[in-house]
Amino acid sequence: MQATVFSPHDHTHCVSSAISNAQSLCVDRGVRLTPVRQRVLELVWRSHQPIGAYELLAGLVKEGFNSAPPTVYRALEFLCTQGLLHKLEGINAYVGCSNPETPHQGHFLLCKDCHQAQELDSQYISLAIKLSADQHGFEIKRHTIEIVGTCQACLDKPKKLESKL
Amino acid sequence: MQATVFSPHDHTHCVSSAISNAQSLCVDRGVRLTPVRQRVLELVWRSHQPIGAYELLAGLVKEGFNSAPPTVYRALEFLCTQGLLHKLEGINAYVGCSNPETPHQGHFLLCKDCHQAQELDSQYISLAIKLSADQHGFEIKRHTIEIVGTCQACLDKPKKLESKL
DNA sequence: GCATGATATGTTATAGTATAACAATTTGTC
DNA sequence: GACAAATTGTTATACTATAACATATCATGC
Repeated sequence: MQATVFSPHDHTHCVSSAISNAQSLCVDRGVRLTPVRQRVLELVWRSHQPIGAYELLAGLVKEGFNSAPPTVYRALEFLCTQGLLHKLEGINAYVGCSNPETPHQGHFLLCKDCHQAQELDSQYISLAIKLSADQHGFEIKRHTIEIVGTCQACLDKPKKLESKL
Repeated sequence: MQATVFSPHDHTHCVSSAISNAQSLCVDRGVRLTPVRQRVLELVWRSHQPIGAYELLAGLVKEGFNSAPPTVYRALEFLCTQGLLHKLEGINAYVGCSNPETPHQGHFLLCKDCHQAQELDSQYISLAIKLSADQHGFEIKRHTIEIVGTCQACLDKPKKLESKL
């Protein structure tokens, strides 16, 4: 089985490589990764699980950014537009994207126990969706695929209290 | 092409058959389709497009139900649990399910122009998701599939103002 | 009938998510 | 430095959802 967010890994490395990747990508595209935007991106990556807008806001404020909700929502919008983040609609939270160079829609496995989100890259899902849409003469603009359940690691653990997710 | 919500149809019939269907289904299951619950279900079906909780609440109040947000959210929870409605996470709105006898997750095409939601029944999508989850040793509890774009009918119409959806 | 527990609803308050509108600042360019 | 465009600050508010507890309704056994 491939390495995933569900398995142990050096997350500090994830963060720093995501940031430097984002920096060069923004230069290439001629868009500005401003301090607020970069800080939000770092906070998302650091959290090691999907994180909400107001939690990010708290993080910004804590570090001296004089921020209010619009600040963080604007940064999130920018980052999502650039493909650096994905939003998980089902839980109103955001996760970093490991492959922002190639614009794509996120497909996610969300573990209701450890609350990690694993992004999928499934040609089968994309194809099946395309087929269904074509059958209806429907032109796709974007789509949301969120699969909630229990990840391998948590299945292997001894049972614990139910989560609400 | 098959008949869909996107094509013209007798929607009064949709509503009444959905209600009578729900009534017998609730009797079979030994659960109670109370007046509030039935009224919410009717309001959803009547709206002819996904509808939000507070709009439903306004509908209830207008008809003399002495209701507050928890009333409608409880009704919605019941109706979703019974498979009579699906929630569209991406837009915080609810739509009726045409096939509540068979418990299933909703897959939707959402038209950003006419705001109609067409429920899909695609074995391919379900299978593709199952495959991806299995590859990761992930046990699925539920999933959300929402495809936003433009329906056939709206593609055929002359162009009009951009929608935000 | 009616006491009882379970289910459902009413009621008040508040938590959580997101954006509108306008002012101030910063940035790149001439 | 002057200007336009982009970004951020600031205040207020809209929208979505639930907690907590009181009251009412229903089904069942006695």
